[in-house]
Amino acid sequence: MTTEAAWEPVRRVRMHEQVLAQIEEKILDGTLGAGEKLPSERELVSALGVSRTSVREALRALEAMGIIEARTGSGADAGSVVTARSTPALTNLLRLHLALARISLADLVETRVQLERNAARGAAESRTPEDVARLSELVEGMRTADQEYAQFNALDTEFHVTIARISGNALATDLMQALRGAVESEMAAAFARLPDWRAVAGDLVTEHEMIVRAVEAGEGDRAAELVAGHITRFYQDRVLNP
Amino acid sequence: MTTEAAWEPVRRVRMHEQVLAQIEEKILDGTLGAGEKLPSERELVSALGVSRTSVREALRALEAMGIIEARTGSGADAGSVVTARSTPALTNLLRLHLALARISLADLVETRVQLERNAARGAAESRTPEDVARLSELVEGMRTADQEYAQFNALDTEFHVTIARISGNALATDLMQALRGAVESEMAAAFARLPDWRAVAGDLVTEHEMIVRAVEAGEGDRAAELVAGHITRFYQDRVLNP
DNA sequence: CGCCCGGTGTGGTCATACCAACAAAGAGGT
DNA sequence: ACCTCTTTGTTGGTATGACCACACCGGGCG
Repeated sequence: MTTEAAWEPVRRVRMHEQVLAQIEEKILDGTLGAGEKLPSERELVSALGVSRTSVREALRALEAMGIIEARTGSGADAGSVVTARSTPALTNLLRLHLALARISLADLVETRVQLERNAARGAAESRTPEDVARLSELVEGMRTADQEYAQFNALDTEFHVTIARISGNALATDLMQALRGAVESEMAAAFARLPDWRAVAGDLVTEHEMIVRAVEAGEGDRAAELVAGHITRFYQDRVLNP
Repeated sequence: MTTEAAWEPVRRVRMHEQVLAQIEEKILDGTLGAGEKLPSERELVSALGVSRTSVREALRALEAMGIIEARTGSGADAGSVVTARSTPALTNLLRLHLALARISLADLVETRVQLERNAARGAAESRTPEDVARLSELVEGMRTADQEYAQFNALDTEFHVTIARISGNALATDLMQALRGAVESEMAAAFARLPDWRAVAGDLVTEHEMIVRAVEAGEGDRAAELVAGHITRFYQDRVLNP
């Protein structure tokens, strides 16, 4: 008996996959960093010996993942540029994944609670006076944001994302933001069903204030519980059993 | 002063983006579900009034997100098929995102711990005897997997993913799996640096056994702490300060 | 009956041409 | 000398047509 594994089925490797793999490798090993520009499509064509079709399909895949951005024209910032803004792409992917994998809203909310609970705890530990001021400012903005729901929601999102950022975990911040964005439309629909969303918003503002105070006081466990309750309660009362 | 917002800059909407948007919408509203086949590229061309180039670039974007799979040939299962297997794509996206956003391994491990802690707690609550048997089976496999690291790692991954699955949260399961996959190469490198990885693997197996026992006993908090320590310790001792 | 072998439809690739956007170089007038 | 307009070249975006590799499917031949 040898240590060899069983036969591995050969898969047809398409041209654009190889192009994609080469670019991804240059990103992973640091050759290509955020903000840098990759060669023009026509240059890649001659450098890789494939058609522009294949090059473009690879670039399209990268763009769908939020890895690059394409800008037309000539000059310094034209061409395909590597970007670090993959959060929107992550959001979009999650949104589709939720629909296809038939993941329940309950699972998503539970996951969000897990992440936000830890973010609140971390924020309470490492917050600075400036952080607290920023949070208070956002809450104040929410209190006076009586124009429309979109405005309120934008501030609400920034509040929670800011807490995650304060906690210092960049990945958790991005995931939180993506999960939030993936159910943004559902949340908007839930708000639209409310007879008076302003009253509910008032309650949320009060809860936000309590969270800010707990973070300010450095009471991590309390902040975590407040955030968890804040999210769970809204979901239970307004979305699941409206 | 009106309630109108400021002018919104118009962006050039490319053809393939519109194609992509239409397909995504059909997925989001349930018209297109997992396993279903979309029209052939040439049909889409005549249905949408665009060139095959644009159709293909949209499909390529969907494929990069793991939403569809393309199979050549004719017959029933040929063509572009909607799939629910977006976890590999999520893994790949996260891997690139980590490199570009310069997210530290510490942040990733911390996030993993958060998710796994909750998964262990949930698993201890809702485990069945079959679940426990499955976990024990995996641990036993790890004990006898002395051939090579890849084999051990595959079982290790399945162990943790199984715990998440037992907890019942499909999204957390997928995220855990993706995060794990995103750092698989780093972990393999860490193992390769060990003078005797089999000894370390033995410790890991012992820890796994303790986790299984806690899950079996329904001791959620204890299972959570064990998993957290299990992951953090390995990372601290073997990766950060090897 | 069973095997082979084109027909047909699918995605994959290529080459070419042209369009749209944009910047920098150049031509022209003041 | 300065400003303005035009030209030119480079970039990504789209369209078209052709051809290839693949896989099923059915007819025809042994």
